[in-house]
Order: sequence, then C-alpha cells, then structure tokens
Amino acid sequence: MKSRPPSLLWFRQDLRLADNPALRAAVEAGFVLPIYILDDVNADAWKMGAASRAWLQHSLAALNQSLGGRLQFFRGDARSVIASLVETLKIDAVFWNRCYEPWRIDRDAQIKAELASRDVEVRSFNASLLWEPGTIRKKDGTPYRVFTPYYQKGCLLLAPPRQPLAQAESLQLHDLEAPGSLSLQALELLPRHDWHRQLLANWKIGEAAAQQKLEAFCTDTLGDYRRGRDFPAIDATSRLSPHLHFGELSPHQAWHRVEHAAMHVGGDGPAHFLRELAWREFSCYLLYHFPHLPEKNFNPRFDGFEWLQDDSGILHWQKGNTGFPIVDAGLRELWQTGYMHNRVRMIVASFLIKNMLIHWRSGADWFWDCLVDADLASNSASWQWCAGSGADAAPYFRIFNPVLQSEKFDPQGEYLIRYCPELTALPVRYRHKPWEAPPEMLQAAGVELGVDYPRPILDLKTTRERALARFKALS
DNA sequence: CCTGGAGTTGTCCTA
DNA sequence: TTAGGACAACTCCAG
Repeated sequence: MKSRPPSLLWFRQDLRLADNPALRAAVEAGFVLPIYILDDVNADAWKMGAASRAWLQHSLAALNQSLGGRLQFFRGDARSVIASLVETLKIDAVFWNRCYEPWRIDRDAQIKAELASRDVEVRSFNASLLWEPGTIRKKDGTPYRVFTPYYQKGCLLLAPPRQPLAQAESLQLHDLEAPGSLSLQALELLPRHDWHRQLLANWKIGEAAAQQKLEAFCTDTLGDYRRGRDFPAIDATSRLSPHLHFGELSPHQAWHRVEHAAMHVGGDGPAHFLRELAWREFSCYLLYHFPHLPEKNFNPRFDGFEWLQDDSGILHWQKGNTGFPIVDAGLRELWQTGYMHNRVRMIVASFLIKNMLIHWRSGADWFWDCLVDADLASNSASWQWCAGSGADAAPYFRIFNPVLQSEKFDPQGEYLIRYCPELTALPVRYRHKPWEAPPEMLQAAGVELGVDYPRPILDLKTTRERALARFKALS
C-alpha cells in the first residue's frame, strides 16, 4: 500500500504550536513533516548573533519536545535543503509563515518559484504581524514615514487584528528520519565558551514560558506599565521581545490578551503597551518598504556626516567602561543577560552617537550580536531613530545627559549598583557621577577611580556642544 | 491648493 | 525653585 507523502511544515520565526496558521493548514492536509533550517548561507551579513543563537537552541529544544521529538533539523542553503527533501520524499505540499527581512523575502520567493515549477503546492501565511506591510499605504499610495498616522490611520482604521487561532487538533507527524536531517546539537548554536550559561539563566525559553510571561505581565504589571516602563530598576516592562521575535508568542495573542486585561486593569497601561506592539510593526513596515534600512541612512542627508573612527572608544562602550554609571550598567546588563532596558538602550545609544560621534551602525552591530531579542527591523529602525537619520526620528538637539537620565529614572541608583556593584558604598547622589565625589568619600567607599571603576572617557558638556554643531551643519 | 497643528522617549537657559 | 521657551525640519492630514 502506498501512503500519501507528508506535507512539509517549515518552522522559521514562528516557534510555537498555538496560533500558527501554517501548522494548522499542514495539519488539515494530513501527515506533517516539521523541519527547521539554520540558513547562514542566505543570511550572509545578517546571520544571527551569538545571543540569538543561544536563545534559538533552547527555543528549538522546547518546540521539539512539544512535537514529541519529531522536529527535524537541517543546516545550509534552505533552497537546496528544501529542493532535496521535496525530491527524495516526493513531497507535494510545503507550508510556512512569512518573514519580512529582505534576504528572507528574496530567498522565499526563489523557493516558491522553484516549487511551483515542480508542481508542488506552496502556501505561506501571516503569523507574526498584526498588519502586514504590503497592505498599509497612504492615500497617495506611498508608505508612511511617521508613526502616529501609520498607526492611527493606516492600521487601526483598516482592520482590527485577527483573533488568535486555536491550537490544531490531532497532529499526525511523519516519524521517519528525513535524509540529511541533523541533531539539534549539530547546528552548533552554542558558543564554545560558557558565556551563554549565565546569559540564559535569566530567561525561561519556549512557547509555554512565553505564555506564562504574558499572563504574569497582564495580571501583575500592566496597570503600572505607562509609568513603570521608564524605570530600569523596576520589573515593569513585559520582556516579551525575544519571545515575539522567535514567534514563541504571536503579536495577536499578546494584543488580544492585553485588550482583555484592559477591562479589569483600566488606566492607560494597556493602550501604551499596544502602541509598543505597533512600534514593532512600524519597524518591520519600514524595513519592508526601505530594505536598505540596516545599512544606509533612511535620511540621505546624513550620508555626508563624518563619524569618528575610535576603536578603543567603542571597546570601552561595549564592555561598559565609559565611566558613566548608567551607560556602563546598561552595557553590562546587555553582556550579562542578553537584554537591556528600553530607557537605557536610548541612553547608551545617544551616548555612542552624540557624545562619542560613532556611527550608529557600530552600535547596531554590537546589539545584533548581544541581544536575545535582536531583530533586524527593530534594531535598524531604532538605531536610526536615535541617530536622527531614521523615520520620525529624534531631533538632533535631543542629546541625553546620562547623569540627568540616571537621576531621573533610577533615583536610588538601584539599577546602577546591580550592574556596577563597585559603586554600592557611595552615597546615592554620587552613584550617578562618582567623579564628582570628594576624594575622602571615594576612599571611604573603597572606590579608586581608574582602578575599581573607570574615570569618565569624555566630557559631557564639550561633546554635547560638538555634536550640536556637527549635526546642525547637516541642515 | 494652501495652511496650520501635531508629532514616543530632552536639555538648557532665562525669568 | 520652577515653569516656559528655544532648539529643526519634515511628514501627514484635517479644515
């Protein structure tokens, strides 16, 4: 008896079983062969960074477990991996959920064409965006460049986000090992050194953990979200970004769960969180319509800007040794946990770009490698926003003063000493600016500047004036 | 077709 | 001590 071949379900940035349209379609078609391909070939310059890979390792392990160990892994050019699977297993249907990075769009279009020419059915779905970029335009047909009209007119007036799909029932999985399939370990997602262990001790990874976190956020912190989200010492943000990036959670699930919570929570926390989800969408929208966003200034006026080449400066910044505690705390948080609080991301970005006059791409590259929530769209759009070269960008004269920001948003210096514990014994007011503490106070606190904690690598006032002059000259 | 208000996240100076 | 204004330029859209 000859059985029908399984349909191929290609997991990408949708590592979940619930609210997964491609999975649902595959299940309805019969037996399913679920696969994941680590495609560094087509990703080229945008291969996942180290922190993302470490996350991915655990997310795939969780997904594999939910699939009873039937998820099959591959490595290499997805075009040839899929072609060969289709050929050897006589597969006649392939399903996936869409991704929106330019290189993935190109690659997927090639695969789609190739499969179509072999009479293989290909169906792709939207699983990661509330509003897909191609559908949102201004009245004149061009894409939006400003967030608020994009969100208010383009998105909200168009259609409400669809309801999440229920998990597909009676999943029948293909249980033969496909030719060329590898073990998860063979993807070599974890670095040789042990850095990722400490990093991932901060996180619970996978679909179940993501759901729990969404649940906890809605019940515990959503009410105070608007105010609390600015204070890095408080656990008042959702920290859902890596789960959303890898698709352990869909934005539809988050949107509707938060809308539901709004009935009980009240206040403007829920609306502000939904706006943040919409900023994620806006970044993806910009990358879709302006595919050079990761490399080139969105506003070409910045092309003539002369950034400084300062390799030793970048190193101080990366390692959290600038001598400005809020900046150093942020970068150390990034290194130790794969994450940085949103407020602090803006502060360290402003410091690198405006005070150090270093190209926003240097910062974006570092974040790309270190963030567990690294996302090409959000990372590129946000760095350009900080630089002033992006869409709806910050004005050039908005230069964060790291001391004022620290005093305002971490008044007790709790966040500072969490990542710069050497400053703990200093009185709170000097935690924000240890170089101003009197020598005897530093001595009493056991801090020798330049030894236990760095001296400031630059002068805030003069670098601010330098940036104002240089940026003003662009206009 | 023109016009004016509003727009994620600040800082500094002056009165 | 504190509040208000200046600091651009541009996009979007309602009137």
